[in-house]
Amino acid sequence: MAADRPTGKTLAGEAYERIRGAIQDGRLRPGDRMRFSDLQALCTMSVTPVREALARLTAEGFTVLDDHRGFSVAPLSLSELRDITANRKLCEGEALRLSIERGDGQWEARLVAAHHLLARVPQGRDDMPSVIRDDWDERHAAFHRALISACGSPILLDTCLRLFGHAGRYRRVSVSLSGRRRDADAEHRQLMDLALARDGAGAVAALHAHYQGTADALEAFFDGRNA
Amino acid sequence: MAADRPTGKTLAGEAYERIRGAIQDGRLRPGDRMRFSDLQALCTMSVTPVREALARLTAEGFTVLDDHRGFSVAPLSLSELRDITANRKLCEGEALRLSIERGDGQWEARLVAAHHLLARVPQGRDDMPSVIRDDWDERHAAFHRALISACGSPILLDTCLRLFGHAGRYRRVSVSLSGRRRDADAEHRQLMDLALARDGAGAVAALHAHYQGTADALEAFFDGRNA
DNA sequence: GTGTCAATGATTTTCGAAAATCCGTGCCAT
DNA sequence: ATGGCACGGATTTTCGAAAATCATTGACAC
Repeated sequence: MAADRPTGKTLAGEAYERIRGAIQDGRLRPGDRMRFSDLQALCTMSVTPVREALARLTAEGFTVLDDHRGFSVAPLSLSELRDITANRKLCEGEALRLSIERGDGQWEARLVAAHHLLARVPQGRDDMPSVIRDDWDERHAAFHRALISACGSPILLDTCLRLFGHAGRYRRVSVSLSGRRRDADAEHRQLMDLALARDGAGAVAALHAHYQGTADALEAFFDGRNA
Repeated sequence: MAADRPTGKTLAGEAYERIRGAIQDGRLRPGDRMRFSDLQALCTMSVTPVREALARLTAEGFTVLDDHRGFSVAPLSLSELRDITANRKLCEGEALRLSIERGDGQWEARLVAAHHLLARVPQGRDDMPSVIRDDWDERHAAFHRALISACGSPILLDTCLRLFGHAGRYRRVSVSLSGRRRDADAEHRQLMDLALARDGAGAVAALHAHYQGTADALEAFFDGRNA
């Protein structure tokens, strides 16, 4: 499918995507130390591009670097989960407000299309094949991206996407805890409806509730795990 | 002053700081292409650590990467200036509000100390030696950092610092336009007073005005330049 | 005169090995 | 017994050169 060397793209870029993928889907777990020998085996390339990929990932907060002790996957913590949630409320909330204020017909079309695709995939459960679950993750991200895509601020958009990616690491940890997100579908539909109705305040409130709900579920999961 | 090799630190880290410094103080100008040969001369090291530094800078938006065409300094534009300003209002405003809500006596002390140091340096002008101007820049950054340092959100703090760094590139371009920022000192004092008085709403409003004022001045400068 | 294509030069990108650094282990002195 | 210290192994970090890629120039056909 992908040619051996999709010309115009660099090896370091591929290493970045591959390692980030491994982190986000849990193949590399939080706190794990990342040896270059393993990473070279995973990426099938020399150390230089891998190092460049890790530098980028570190700048984005997915990995941490101890000088002369190498890289490791950024650890997860309750305090960071709370921090991410608070920042998502702030940034994605504002981005959604702006999108509703500024979005045109094209934006509405993108939103409806993304929701349609999301609704057609069964809700994520632990017993579903990972291929389908990955598909749901991708469409889920696309839906949230569509929601805020008309905000008109590239910087804000970038911040939101970064936060979404970080939140995804927590989401994935608790994916084995099924049933807890029973109403995600309904919440997504409600978000779309409020956005299309141009109800900015209502949509932002719903988004806050959506994020707080997922955060609470995750927090309960973590508490149960530590006890 | 700095030892030849401050052990415990990596060469790539030094390259990062050096190149970032060159970008922020204008030695490398927006849009400039960055050849590795030049950068190696500037940093006195091989290509590998320089490349890692550029990868980090690219992830933070200070440089851009065209695949197989190398790195260049991220260009400046009015639209990005407006975008940065809007995001600073949102993020630093919230961070300031939180700091005022949560800050303790230690925070107040840091704030007063930072303002004292800032006020003791003469206002930036085009005829001042660059050493002093650099000093003012550093203390200016320290003051704004102190303002929001008690917000309790590492992620928000990181976002704010990144935005501040980007805004600094625009600030520096217009530093030759002296006299325009005549009331920066007064505004800083007002910010501190409002923060110490725990007037959250007032302080956030003052911060917004502060940023909008600098943005307007810069925009006028850019307009005059293009005409 | 214009457009296409191949060779050339400059530059980035990647490799594989050398140098530097850190952690753990075992020995020795107190 | 305990604390300090040097040594060995594993790993990161850096180097210098080779391979790959892109822009430019010039020639040639139409």
